[in-house]
Amino acid sequence: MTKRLCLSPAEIEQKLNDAGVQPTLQRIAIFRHILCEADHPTADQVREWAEKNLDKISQATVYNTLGTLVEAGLLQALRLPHSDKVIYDHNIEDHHHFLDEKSGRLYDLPEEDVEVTYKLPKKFRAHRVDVVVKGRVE
Amino acid sequence: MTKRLCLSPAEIEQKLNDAGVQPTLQRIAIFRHILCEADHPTADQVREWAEKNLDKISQATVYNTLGTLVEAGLLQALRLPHSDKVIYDHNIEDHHHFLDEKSGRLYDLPEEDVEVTYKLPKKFRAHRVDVVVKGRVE
DNA sequence: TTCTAGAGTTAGAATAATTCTAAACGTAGA
DNA sequence: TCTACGTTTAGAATTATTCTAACTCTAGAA
Repeated sequence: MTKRLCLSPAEIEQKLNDAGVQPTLQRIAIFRHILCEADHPTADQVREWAEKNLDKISQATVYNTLGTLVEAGLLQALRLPHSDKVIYDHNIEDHHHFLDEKSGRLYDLPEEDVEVTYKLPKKFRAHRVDVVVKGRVE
Repeated sequence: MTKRLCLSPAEIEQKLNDAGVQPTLQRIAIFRHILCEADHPTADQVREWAEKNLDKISQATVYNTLGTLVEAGLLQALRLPHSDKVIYDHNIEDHHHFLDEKSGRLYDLPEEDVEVTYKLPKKFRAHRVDVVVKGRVE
C-alpha cells in the first residue's frame, strides 16, 4: 500500500534539481533515506539515522533540509493528534492516513479509497480535505 | 454553527461534579471561559485570559486544568497541521473541522454535514474518523 | 470547630522540539 | 582563480509543555 520509490542518488539529484533545490550531499542522502527506507519519520528519527550514516551532520542541517524539501514540494509535513512531532511523508500525492492508535504507526490510504462529501456554510471555500482514520491493526 | 453553551458557574460546577472532577474555582473559571467565551483557544490563550481575569493563577494550573478537563471528557484536545500548539475544543460531540488557512481560525463542522466512506486493508479496524477541510472564508 | 489527609496550586526548573545566529565552508559562474 | 552566495555548522535561543517539591486548600472525621 505504501509506495516505495527507490531511486539512485543520481535520480534523487535529478529530482532535487527539477524542484529547484541545489543537490548537496546532505540533501541527497536525507531525501533518499526518506524516499527509500524511512516510514513517516520524525525529524529526530532522520537525525538519528543521519548521525549514524553520514559523517558529521548537524541537527540544524537536518531541520533545514527537511524544511527545504517540504517547501520545494518534495515532502509533506504532517502533524497528528497523537504526537507533538512533525512527521515527514514522501507521498506527496493527495492521500489520507490511517493511524494505528496502539503502535502510533501511520499508514497511507490512497486518495481513491476514501470518499468525503461535505456541506459547508456559504462563503466557505474548500481547497483540500485531510482525513485521518484512527483505529487498530490486528 | 458553533454551539455556545453559556452556563452559570453553578451549572459548570454541576458538570464538573458529574464528570468526577473536583470543582475548584480555577477549574470552574477556566471551563466556563472555554464553554462561553473562547473559540478553540490554545493553552497559551487560556493562560493569557486567566492572568487577566483571575487573581494569581500559575501557568502550571492552566495546563493541569486543561489536561484534567480533557481526561474527564469535558474538552477535546486538537492538534492541527498549521500550528504546533494544542487547541481546546468545548464541542465534545463527534464533529469535524474547517480550517481557514488565511486566518488560522478553526470552525466546527457538524458530524452530519460530513460524510466519509473508506476502504481499509484487511485487519485494519477503524473506530473514529477525523476530517479537516482546509480553505478560505470569503 | 479543629485536625488531618489528600487533592489542588504554585514558582521555578527541566525537558523536548524546533528555530535562530553568526561564523565557516563549498561551489558555481565570472 | 576569485568572488559571491548558498549551505552547513555548533551552540545558543525560543517555545510549548511537563515536572518537582513545597505550600495551600478543602472535605470529612473527631
